[in-house]
Amino acid sequence: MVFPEDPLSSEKNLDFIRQIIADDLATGRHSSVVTRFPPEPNGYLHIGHAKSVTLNFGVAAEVPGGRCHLRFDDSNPETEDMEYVEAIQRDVRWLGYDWGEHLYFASDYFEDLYGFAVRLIEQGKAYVCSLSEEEIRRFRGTVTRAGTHSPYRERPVHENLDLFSRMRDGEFADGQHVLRAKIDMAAPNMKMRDPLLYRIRHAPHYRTGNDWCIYPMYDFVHPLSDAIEGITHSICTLEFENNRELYDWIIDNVPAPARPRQYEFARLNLNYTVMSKRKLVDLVEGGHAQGWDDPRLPTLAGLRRRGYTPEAIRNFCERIGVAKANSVVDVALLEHTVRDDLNAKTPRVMGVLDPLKVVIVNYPHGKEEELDAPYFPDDPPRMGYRKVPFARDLYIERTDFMEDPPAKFFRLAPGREVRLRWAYLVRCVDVIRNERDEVVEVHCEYDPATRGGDAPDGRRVKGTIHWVSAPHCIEAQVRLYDRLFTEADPEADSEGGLTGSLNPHSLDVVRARVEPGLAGALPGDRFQFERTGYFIADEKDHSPGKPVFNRIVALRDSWKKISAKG
RNA sequence: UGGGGAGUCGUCUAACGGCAGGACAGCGGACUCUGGAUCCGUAUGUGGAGGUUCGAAUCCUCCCUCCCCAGCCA
Repeated sequence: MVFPEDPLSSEKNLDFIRQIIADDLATGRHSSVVTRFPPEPNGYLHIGHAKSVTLNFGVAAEVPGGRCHLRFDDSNPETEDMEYVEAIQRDVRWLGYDWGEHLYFASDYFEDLYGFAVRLIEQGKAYVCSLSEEEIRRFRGTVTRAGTHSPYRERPVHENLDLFSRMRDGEFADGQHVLRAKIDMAAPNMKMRDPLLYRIRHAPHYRTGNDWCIYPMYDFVHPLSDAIEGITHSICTLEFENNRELYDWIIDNVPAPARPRQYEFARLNLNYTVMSKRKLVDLVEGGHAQGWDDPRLPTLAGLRRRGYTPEAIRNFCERIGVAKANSVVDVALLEHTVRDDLNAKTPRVMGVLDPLKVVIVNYPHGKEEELDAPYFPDDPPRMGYRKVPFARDLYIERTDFMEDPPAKFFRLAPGREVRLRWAYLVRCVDVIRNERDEVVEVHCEYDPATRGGDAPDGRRVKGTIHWVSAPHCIEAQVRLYDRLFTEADPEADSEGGLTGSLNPHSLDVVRARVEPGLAGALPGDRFQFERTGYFIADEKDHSPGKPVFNRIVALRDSWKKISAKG
């Protein structure tokens, strides 16, 4: 979307954030917009973050002169790591966004932040509290009972200054003192009950090393980082609504270089998966997922490896909208945007996931021929044709044959004629079983006059099925992914935690037979295996000599619905 | 039970006192050398009760439900 000249009058369906920005532009409160995406580098980005990324970078791109910063909110030395910084940058870039030179780290502001804290102390608005962690909790009161003042609350300014300085110098042990804002221990908003501003942590920080042993808290760091960078609209999720009062208090009580405002929107939830960092860690560490880039995970690394495209994810984020009501989006919408994108860009090929042998009994032994098949059947010139070899022995999909077919089954069955895609019309004349009475081979006769798939006599066949030549096809490992959980809300039934609703069939590895041209596929190449789904050559495990394909998403399967209804 | 937020088709989301619309999912049909794609059609919704108004999803009152806050995490 493009912002019109006059955002207020001409564009109507703006989400509430964009509406606020349009108003601020119209009233002259701001002449442009500066946003920021502020991840903490202590984990991997997931599709919920993608919503925030597209929102923040999106609105910035829509306003002339707008920009979006990538800022690492790294004020907790114990959990943060450079590995995450790199992974996050990779993911944001992959999503298609560029922060230019606007890469920032809250840890770069530590000295400024310290200065602001000193100013607060000097004004009598902050004090060093020496209560224990447990005491601080008790003194805070409850949501229905006011807290009580810390005995250190009236410590004189000079003493606070001295103590705070010595905290910085490392004279005290972890937990011995904290710096607190002096606000109101009876405030109905718990966040305003003399919130902690600094804590002592004798821990090396991944960027500042041992420069500091006191670290500022989120509520102090965030508004001031925003102000330092000149952020106009600080967009965060709903759980920070209570923090906004404190955000404003901080900005109002230090000589902040700017007056940013915080706005909150509802984070993304998806059904049949989990989004919290904590739960994701549990899945990885519990061995239920194989690393952060497991294709079943909603992490951007996982979705990337699964084969989802950044365009599809961006479209998805655009279509779910931005609002303040908690919601759970149906994962089917995500899958839809993925199919929609892939339908437009992936070449079609043939692959048989569960092979059943077919012998064309009237096709000469040893004969083979090459048939032309378009990569884009709806637009053949786009990529042209490839040659697919045909022979007497073929493989078709086991599910494309039924000995005793129900009505509406248009595929192969005894006596039935079907089209082999781009090849010939064939009719089933015999069925071979093994000693366990399982069908192991199907015999067909082909009509030589139907080469290419069209009958000169104009007769129609209802079904077209895919196939590969047995002597020419190559074997490939195919990983069929399904949702990780069987329950729409995996966190709902708490019995047995998450593992109770894990989908045992979330990964099914099969040995498929694919057309020989796929030997040339490179890691990351995407295809549609006709009638089956979209697949990607795995970035890590695929090689031309050992093809490995991940199923990105299955094709919509209306036969499945028909047969399910009986 | 203190405070802060939120309730519109199954799901997500529009409406800015004036015909409750879109998308996904569903259902039905057309077309098709992918049971894909595409096209057409269709059912389903304003949490509740009052009030204001010619007219209320929208404004007012009361009620109900859900989410967030008592980390030296962010």
